[in-house]
Amino acid sequence: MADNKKLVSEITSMDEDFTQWYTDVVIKAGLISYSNIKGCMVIKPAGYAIWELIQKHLDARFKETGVQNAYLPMFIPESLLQKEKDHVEGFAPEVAWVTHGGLEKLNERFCVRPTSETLFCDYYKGEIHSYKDLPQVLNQWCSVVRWEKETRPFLRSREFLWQEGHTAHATFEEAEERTQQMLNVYADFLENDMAIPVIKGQKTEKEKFAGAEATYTVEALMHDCRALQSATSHNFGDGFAKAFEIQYAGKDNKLHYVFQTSWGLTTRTIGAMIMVHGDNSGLVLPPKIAPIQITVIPIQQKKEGVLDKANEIVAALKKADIRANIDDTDRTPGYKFSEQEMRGTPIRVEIGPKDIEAGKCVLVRRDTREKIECAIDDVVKTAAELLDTIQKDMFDRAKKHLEAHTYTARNKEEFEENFKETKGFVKAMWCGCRECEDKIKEDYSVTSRCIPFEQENISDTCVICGKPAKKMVYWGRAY
RNA sequence: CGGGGUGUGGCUCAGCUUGGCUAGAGCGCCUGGUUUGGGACCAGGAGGUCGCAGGUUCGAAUCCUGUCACCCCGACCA
Repeated sequence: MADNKKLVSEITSMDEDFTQWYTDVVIKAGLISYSNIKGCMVIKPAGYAIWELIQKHLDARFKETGVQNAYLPMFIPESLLQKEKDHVEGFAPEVAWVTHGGLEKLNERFCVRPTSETLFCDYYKGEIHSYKDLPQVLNQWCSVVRWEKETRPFLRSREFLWQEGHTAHATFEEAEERTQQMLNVYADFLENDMAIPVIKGQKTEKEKFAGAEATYTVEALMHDCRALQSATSHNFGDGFAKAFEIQYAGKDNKLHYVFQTSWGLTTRTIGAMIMVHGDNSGLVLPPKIAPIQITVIPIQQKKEGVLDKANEIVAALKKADIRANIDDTDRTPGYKFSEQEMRGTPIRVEIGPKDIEAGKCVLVRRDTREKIECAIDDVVKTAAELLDTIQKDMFDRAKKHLEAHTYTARNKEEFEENFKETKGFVKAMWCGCRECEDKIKEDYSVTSRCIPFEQENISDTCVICGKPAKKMVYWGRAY
């Protein structure tokens, strides 16, 4: 951050209290409002517009890989949830139950979906009969409910928005391919659109999804050096198919179980974006995800011609498919600057009588606060290029931060030292046993984030027990 | 679910210890005017059954009992 000076007193400095900073930004940027139900928030227009752009970009990528959207019910009968043992054990403690319909008590209670594996399984069971019915590649955009005890806007709410993809395939290999394919879609989206660099890898047995055979994840590092799981993709093997009896007749005229996957990304990503890019003046939005990319702020707007010129610039920007608006409210310019910065709008254009006389205007980058003078005639071209530059610079800065806070531990001493002295990801060798993983959590309150696909051989032995190492693991403190 | 804390105009809070006149402040909001290149200023105005329910008392925002909600720190989670 070129200039981390705090310009707005209503936002707590992130160095002082990162948690409070986050809450202040979420509120002051107008993304949400608290509701009367703990853990359920009103996503305001500024916040929802971000989600709509996330949906737009992600959905386009999904469709390119053959995904179709569908919608399944929000209620799951208890008997259906019970069918897969690991799955129900994983989710039962945090589901909300519907026990009454109107004044009548229901014979069987329904839970509000915490995730829809069971519903998709039930649907696929009726839909899949032959190898010709495969693969099934569906996705739904919806909200789910998990009755969390401790809640925070976007990061952990009781109801949250997400997409959940659910697929069924003829072979394990095909399912595995889809699982990895979707993980790559997420990584591509997060890095190129959200400007959030991620580590791709596999979850350990301890951390994997309830009912999954393998869970893949993309892990990001926040500004306060805590990790955030940003999307996951699961390969279920034929476990769910066996529990739900989803079988098809193959070309060999025999019955086979299907192989399934699921994959999801939630509104939590908005929280990640805030904590990766934000600064002490508020939100900093990557241009591709910014609902408003440019705000034009007229100076001395009551002077003849100022508003006209400002509106002309907005119209020209819009014509070039740039999401632009004007702030012609009756506020002082200083107020508008702060407002635009809190909301994270990537560029603002300042235009006043002096500029108009000289045929110029001033472009100010949100991410660096750099001011660029520009001829009014060139504003569209300059702004369009600048948006690309900002998008790229934001990713590069986040990447540098990730690299600067990724450490290597060759033995127990270095591992301890890293979690005492520094914060971030620590790469270390692991024997693969649950005991060492549990001990690390107990002693250092960090968890395994993932077993990265890009393995390195740091040493030959596990940093905890000293036995031969199987894998290199990223460790960190997670949200 | 364990530990700590808070409920008073839209927001942040003061008042409560030691009960007493008409419950205050700052910000925000509305009106009018002057302003406008980093959160402007002046004048006027609206807005509160003090979380809820009981109790004590001549009298309760204040004391007592109960209850609900929210926040923070842990354990759990996208």
